[in-house]
Amino acid sequence: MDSPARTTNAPLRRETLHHSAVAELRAMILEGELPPGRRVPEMELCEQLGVSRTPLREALRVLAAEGLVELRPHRGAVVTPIDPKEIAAIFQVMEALESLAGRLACDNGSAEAFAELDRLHGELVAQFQAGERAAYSTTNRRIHGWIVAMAGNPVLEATYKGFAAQLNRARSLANYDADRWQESLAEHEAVMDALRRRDAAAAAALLADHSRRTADAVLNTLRQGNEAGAVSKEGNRSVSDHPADTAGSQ
Amino acid sequence: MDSPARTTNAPLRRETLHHSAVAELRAMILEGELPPGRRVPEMELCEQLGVSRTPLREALRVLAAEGLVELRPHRGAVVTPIDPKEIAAIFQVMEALESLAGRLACDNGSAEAFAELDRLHGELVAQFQAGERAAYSTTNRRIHGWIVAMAGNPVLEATYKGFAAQLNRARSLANYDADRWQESLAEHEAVMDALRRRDAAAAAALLADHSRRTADAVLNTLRQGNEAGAVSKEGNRSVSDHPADTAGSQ
DNA sequence: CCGTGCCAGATTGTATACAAAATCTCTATT
DNA sequence: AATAGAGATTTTGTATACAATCTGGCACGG
Repeated sequence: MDSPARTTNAPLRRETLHHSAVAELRAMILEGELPPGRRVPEMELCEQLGVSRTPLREALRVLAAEGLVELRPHRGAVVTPIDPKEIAAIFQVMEALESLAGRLACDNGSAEAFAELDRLHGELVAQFQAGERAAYSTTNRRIHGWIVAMAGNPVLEATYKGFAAQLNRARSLANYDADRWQESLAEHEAVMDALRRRDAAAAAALLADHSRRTADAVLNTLRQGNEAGAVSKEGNRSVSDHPADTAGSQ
Repeated sequence: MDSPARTTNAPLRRETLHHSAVAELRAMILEGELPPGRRVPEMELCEQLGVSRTPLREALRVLAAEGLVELRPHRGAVVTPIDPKEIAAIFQVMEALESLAGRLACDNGSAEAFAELDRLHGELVAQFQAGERAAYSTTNRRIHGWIVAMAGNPVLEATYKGFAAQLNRARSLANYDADRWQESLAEHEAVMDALRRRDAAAAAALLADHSRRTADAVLNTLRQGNEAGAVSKEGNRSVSDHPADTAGSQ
């Protein structure tokens, strides 16, 4: 959206260096150019991005706060590994956020916004029928993002986007199967039906349901195919059996 | 909890400077030592914290990512002003998070955790009867934090803590009245009742309800008493009439 | 043959110096 | 007298230099 082809050495006047460095690095991580678990030496990125260490380090702190990289003192930075346990935890929170978004979207969405949503859904159906997996996936993300935007809550939107980025990173190494694909479309139809009726409660419930099923599908493929460099100390987990009880640890 | 009296010049071996600077600044902002809207010149904080500009700047980026400060390019940093609109938005998200936490706590909470919760609730009741407002408020925060911890979801807990910090900052300049105090205690009783029965659905609903009422109370006092340095361009807003529809802006 | 301690290399953490941008002030002109 | 403009000052943005810490390998001793 904002960095079509920043090769390496364009001065880029309008923004500060660390700001654009954040954008660069975030894109590189989300595109998979910097895979999860990869070490990120400062000097290497400095010449790759054409900036000095100072702005680069500031960018790394920001990304660390976003959860995209981990910073070990005196030991360098690594792209945050995909931890099925953490992904499951994020999905649980996302379920609540999507549900809230669906409810608010019914109450606050403008007529034009609903029309656009309808259009996007039509696109989704067409892409499903054409078997265009990648396009479907993109449209799917746009639809969910659009519903969140319709909710009209900037905090919700920002929080959602942060988690969605993490989940997309996980999805990139876990393509779920065709059965789930069809099921997912059916759930989208149900959600759209509720939204068209402006039925906030139903939309919230259906979106939560859709989110949970998506979570199960992703986590299933995650713990099956561990072919990539994904670090997974203990990969056997469903979203249904929750992360470890930490109640006594505080 | 972790910085009882870091005066200014103790070397502090175990952590890096920017890390401790983050902790320092966060505490200063949350304690109200740095009030909302206040400009934060780098040099001033440098000598106050006894560090150089480099680690301080990195700390500011982290706090900016947390939403506690705002960074205007070439124009310095300010402590994020309390914007009733944003507080309302945060409360909406918090409602969903607290609800989720209540549900998960019922499913995942250990017996010991529930016992501790009972103990905390007893403390709360005692402090209410004794009229100890400040202590009540502290215990109240601990209870909500404890329920979130019982949920056993680290992502939920981290997200919750970030928003709770923002809301506490807003609460610090908005002490709601005695009626609401009593009402709040009654809601706590109801929540505890549901939790004791391990009734996840009821706990979730009651916590959401409690959260919404708290939001209304805080926002009411916020838009009434604008005595402090709080920046409020348009202070008339309830949590019920939602933030502006931004559907067409994407 | 294996374990422990030490040294060299590399990488990160911090400080300082310099450059650029924005704000403020003072003056000159209308 | 009011306003616009230019210069000075202050503050931020970036680069580089130096110090501290960690990693890996090698030698020495058990």
